[in-house]
Amino acid sequence: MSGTTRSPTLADVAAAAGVSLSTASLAFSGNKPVSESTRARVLDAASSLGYTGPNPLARNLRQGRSGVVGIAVGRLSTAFRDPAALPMLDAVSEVLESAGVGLLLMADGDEQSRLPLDAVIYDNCGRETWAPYDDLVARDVPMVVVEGPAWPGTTFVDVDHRGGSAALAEHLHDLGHRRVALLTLEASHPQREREAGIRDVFPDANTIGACPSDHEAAQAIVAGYLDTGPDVTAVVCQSDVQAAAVVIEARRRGLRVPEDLSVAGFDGVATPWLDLELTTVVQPIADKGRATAEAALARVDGEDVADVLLPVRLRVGESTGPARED
Amino acid sequence: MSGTTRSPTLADVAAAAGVSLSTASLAFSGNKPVSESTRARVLDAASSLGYTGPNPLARNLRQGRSGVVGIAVGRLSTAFRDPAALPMLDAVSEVLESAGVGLLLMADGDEQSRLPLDAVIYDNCGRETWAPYDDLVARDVPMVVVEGPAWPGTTFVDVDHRGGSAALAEHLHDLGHRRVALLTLEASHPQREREAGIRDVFPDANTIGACPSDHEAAQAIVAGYLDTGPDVTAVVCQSDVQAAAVVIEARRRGLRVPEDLSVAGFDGVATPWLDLELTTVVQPIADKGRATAEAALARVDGEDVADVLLPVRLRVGESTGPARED
DNA sequence: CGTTTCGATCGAATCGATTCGATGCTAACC
DNA sequence: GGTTAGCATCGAATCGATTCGATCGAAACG
Repeated sequence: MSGTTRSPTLADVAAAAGVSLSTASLAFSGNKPVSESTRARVLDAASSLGYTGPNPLARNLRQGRSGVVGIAVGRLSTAFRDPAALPMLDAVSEVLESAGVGLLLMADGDEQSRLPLDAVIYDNCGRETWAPYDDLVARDVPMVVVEGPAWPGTTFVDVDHRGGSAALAEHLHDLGHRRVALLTLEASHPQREREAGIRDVFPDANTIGACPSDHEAAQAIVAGYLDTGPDVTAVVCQSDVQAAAVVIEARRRGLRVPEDLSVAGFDGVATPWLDLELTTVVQPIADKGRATAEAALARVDGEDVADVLLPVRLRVGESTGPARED
Repeated sequence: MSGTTRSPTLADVAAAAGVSLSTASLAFSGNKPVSESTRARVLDAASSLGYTGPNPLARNLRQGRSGVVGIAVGRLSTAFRDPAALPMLDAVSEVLESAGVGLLLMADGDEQSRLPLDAVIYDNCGRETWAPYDDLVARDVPMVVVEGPAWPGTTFVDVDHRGGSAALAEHLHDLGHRRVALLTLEASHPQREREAGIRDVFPDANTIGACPSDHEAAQAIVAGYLDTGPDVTAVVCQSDVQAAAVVIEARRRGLRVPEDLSVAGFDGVATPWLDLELTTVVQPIADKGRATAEAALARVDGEDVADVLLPVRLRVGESTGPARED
């Protein structure tokens, strides 16, 4: 009638193996040498007691780390709807994993302040403020911010939005385009930089409007715009998902792409449901993810980490062509 | 020249406030009543010392919980490419969050055995085995498995794959279809159940082949199939993403949907890049996520949890119609 | 007025490891 | 042969809280 037997601890294992607690610990962690015979005796004792290894909670307390890094991405379902988000997450996860560190999703609006995080990645482009920021700073939790805002005390990983957008704009200009319209994202660091790049070349481009990188939203806003019969030869979008939506909506109205309308995107992700390759600015998404995760790990180790700026590359596809002549 | 000052602990706060450690703890946790004046004194002392609240690592050890639940979804970038995965994740996250519990992504191939997880959700339909399973069982970590396999000791959350598929098949049969082909997923519990449902009505349906729920993969395999000029009037897919790819590929070959070919999906997610509404089996994805998270939380609290089977619903859209007459 | 009850507070045990410094022992060196 | 190294092991301190049971005073009760 004994109740549930308490699960064995390292002390039990040490006793069973006839060694001290510290030796048993070393046998598992390998932090200092232990003779082969002793290690074997400890491991045998462990398996016969059903001991499954040192309790991570205890180790965490002792070492002052949780082995978990948080990542904030805004509302999950919308953040991951954009295919550009996934390779990023994949790369972050892979780097952390190989360091034995877990990745915790921080949903928007969740303070999570009761969870022990060794560092936090903020990858929610499209928002300017974040409630937990002050708290994290107060608790000295290292933060890595991807694509802004460049909050004080954080490490900043960014891509060359402005340069890429300027290169794209020059490409359009070379094709003879003079009247272009912009479909933008919500106000944010990347959006501002990219728009500045476009306006380096087309200072008075029209703005169609702003929407998230989401097919339905982009299609709706572009439909309204095309209804007005605008006098432009090209539409520059801020994501490939937006651009694909624009292509589809333009075609529904009998506009040929690129003969009647050139369309450009940003990101460089696959849009397999479209039968043409978009002209776009290709981000090194996986590099961005790796750099982010490595920065987070380095800051957990107390290292100073420099900000990162990654290059982008113009990819000329089939969605842009010579400006139509009126 | 004193080094970095150690950050204050609850003991420091208690001393500064002139109360005992236990009283200070109660002032923060509220687990037992503390007089208003004492609480105020403790909080004042805390803020003047820059104390940011009880160390979560210490609390975790004491309480034997980490406040984190893991979720395994296979390779991240592929798992989340299917839009059906996101509302699930969203619902799980929301329920956990409101319980103050974090959600940790377990990438495939990562053992994570050094991380303290209070429970694990396995949502990786399409795999039959999982390396960490034995270890988790040995460590008594509660597991909730979504859509199989129904491993011993786990709580099983499923949807009525077979019933939904059978209803879909009957719909096609009523429309006069007799020769149908199946585009399947990799061998897995949902796949087997759904196929059984179809074969309840069409015992000798052709199988086109198996592929993940991914546009490119589905399009490639269907292209090969259509090249053989198959004599079928309907294609039944196992996801809406697959079905959308089939519609697009069929149209590329001049086949009208549904006049020349009926196409059906599964899941009931939006496919905004398609200008027709798919006939599909609608899963209650958010309910599934909520039930999963609630089951996980209940098992963390040591409760017994019954398996869950959620109903599905046939949604007749525009992608199925009367069988063409030959 | 004596007794019971209840709320607030405190001291001490506890969660389960890691790790510092000390000790004993054997091997290597001059 | 005496000293120095170096490896394996051990004891004790430590990480930072939560919580059980005891204590103390004041209010409520008969």
